[in-house]
Amino acid sequence: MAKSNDTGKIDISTEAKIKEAARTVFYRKGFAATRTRDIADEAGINLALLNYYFRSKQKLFEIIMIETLSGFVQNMLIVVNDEKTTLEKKISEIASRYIDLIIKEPEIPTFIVAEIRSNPNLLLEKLPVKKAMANSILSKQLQQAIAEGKITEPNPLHFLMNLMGLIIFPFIAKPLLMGGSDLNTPAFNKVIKERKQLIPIWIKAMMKAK
Amino acid sequence: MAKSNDTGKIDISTEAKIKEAARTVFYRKGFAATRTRDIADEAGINLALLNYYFRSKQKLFEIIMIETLSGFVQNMLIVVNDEKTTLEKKISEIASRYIDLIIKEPEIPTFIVAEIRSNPNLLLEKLPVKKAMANSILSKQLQQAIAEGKITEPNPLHFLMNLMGLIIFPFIAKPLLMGGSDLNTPAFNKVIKERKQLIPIWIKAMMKAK
DNA sequence: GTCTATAACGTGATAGAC
DNA sequence: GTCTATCACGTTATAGAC
Repeated sequence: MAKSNDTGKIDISTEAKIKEAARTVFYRKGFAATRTRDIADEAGINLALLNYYFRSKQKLFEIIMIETLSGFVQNMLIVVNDEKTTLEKKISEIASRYIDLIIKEPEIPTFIVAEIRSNPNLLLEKLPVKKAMANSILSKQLQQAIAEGKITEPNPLHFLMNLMGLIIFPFIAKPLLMGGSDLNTPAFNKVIKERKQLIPIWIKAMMKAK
Repeated sequence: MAKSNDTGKIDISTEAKIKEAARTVFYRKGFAATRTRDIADEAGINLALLNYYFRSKQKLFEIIMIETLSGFVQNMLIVVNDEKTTLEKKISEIASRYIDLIIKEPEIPTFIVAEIRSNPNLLLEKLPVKKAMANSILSKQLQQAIAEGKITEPNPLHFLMNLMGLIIFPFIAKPLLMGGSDLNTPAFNKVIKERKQLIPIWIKAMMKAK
């Protein structure tokens, strides 16, 4: 439990400290390359406490993984199922929210991609992205736009690949595109922020292209 | 050295067998999660031979990594610096070649992305993608198109992110988008192959959008 | 709850026979 | 060149004192 102490700062429980440290290290290095000692050092606690609170490295990892994935997907589902907004508004909302989210934690996309490779079947059945998309309000709005002839490409899977790719790919490919390892350089972030406005324009143009 | 034997099949040297096995296992699991015993088993040889031929797991990995990266980048540079082709032709060539290449070895994009995270500074100085692009024929053609007012978005970095993202992202995100772990399902490949035609159309539309 | 010490195991690498 | 046996070490996890 977090509670304030007499310095006025927030007093974070040992359990929470370990979890936060685990998140940091797992995000940066992945499951296989992180050592439980790295997490203990990062948390400023003793190695034995990790097992006391979380039983094993694997259990701790799964907690981080589930929280990360569900946070990442839920973020989208909220926007995608809003009954009050137009298709165009949803697209710019998704672009804007994800870009802000990933700028804050730029390691998340590569973490998810890299770790799902090792764990493929375990968690994905619980996160039916495709099915959730197929039943969404956004999907209905897409179908309607197709029926009205406003869109030329009828496969929603292409739409999803394009939108997510335009948003997420630059972060994943940054080391290749820009060189260097720092995922949060100002020059890069400036270009990325431009994309909040550009992606909706691009997607609109793509959907009408033929 | 590969030489034919009396069965008519190709006789592959032990060294080559180990390298191929290493490629397979490293692509699937990454450096940190692969065990040298996995590679030896995959190659059908003894563990000691791995060290006899390649000295260490690290050395073997670096060979695979360098071959993979340079193959991946060179493939693009050939197209991008062809003086005889138009800008439009280059875009469809890149899309077509990369999609074919990745369908053959669908683990490569995630492998590269995941491993560069661990090795960020080591190899990237030798692979200046951004600089190579900046000096390319394609880049000159882009500048000319901008000067002639045929393109609205003047930042070539967006162009590169968009083109590579539309091509590569679906492979990286497949487990999330489609569920399951097999990267080479027919239904997925069918959708992907459509993109060989669609991406050039989309890119063209995006570049003119405003 | 938190620590030190240590057990139990897996892994990379090598020695040495053939 | 190829194998078996083994070493040396790092890592996860636990026992037990406080």
